[in-house]
Amino acid sequence: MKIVTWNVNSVRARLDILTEWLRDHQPDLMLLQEIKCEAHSFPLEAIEDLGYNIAIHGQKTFNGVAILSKSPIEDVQRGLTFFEEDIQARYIEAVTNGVRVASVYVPNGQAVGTDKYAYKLVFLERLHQHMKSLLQYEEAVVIGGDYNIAPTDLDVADPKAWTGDVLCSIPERKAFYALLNLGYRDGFRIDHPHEKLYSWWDYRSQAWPNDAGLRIDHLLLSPQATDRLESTGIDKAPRGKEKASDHAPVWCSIDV
DNA sequence: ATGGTAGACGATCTA
Repeated sequence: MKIVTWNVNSVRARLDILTEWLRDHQPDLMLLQEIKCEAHSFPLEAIEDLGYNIAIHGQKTFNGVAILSKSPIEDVQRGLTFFEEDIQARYIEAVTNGVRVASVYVPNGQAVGTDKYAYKLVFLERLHQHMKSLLQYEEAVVIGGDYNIAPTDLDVADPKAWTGDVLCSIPERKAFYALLNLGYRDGFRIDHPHEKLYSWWDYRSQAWPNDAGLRIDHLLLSPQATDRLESTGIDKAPRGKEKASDHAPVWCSIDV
């Protein structure tokens, strides 16, 4: 089964690009971030017509996550269990096609030292607690999303320009490694150990034409999911289109 | 030193 994570930066603004990609690639599962709308304004019909069931955790204007699946979606949970006071829509989890999956939109963090950066680190702690609790079931679990962290300098086109900055700072990287230390794997790096391939290019400063990107979107796999991993990749093509999201879809294939 | 662009929304905020 093919599982994809994609920060679409507004599902309504990106509907044509999204539906075209779904039609061309036929993923079993699509994990969306930054849908930037509430459930009642989500373009359900255009996506249901392609054969998808949809679960949404929406929010007006900002954030918002969703799960699209060709199989029925069960046991939907919105928000992190250990972060019930969080009013931002950044996490949705469900079981579908025999796999527990989640779509997560980790806070951007704005800049090191700001309130938003502190909130990002708190969110990552609560995510860690929750991801730890999921491992007790010894299931195949895939947590896909925009983690807003480039794990190492290999994941940054120009590491010197980004040293210590938000998305690359040591505390953020430590928080990411702590998720891996629970037993999850960064799917992409398993079969692309040395590749400089990115998932996000800033709209500004000619980042896309210069390939000045960062790899900040990830699929984290539980041991049971890792054991079934067949292949992974990042499809840069949609980033080059007119009216593109600033993120590219990141995918993996799992033998179920 | 703090621009550059995009989306939602209707002045800025977030990224």
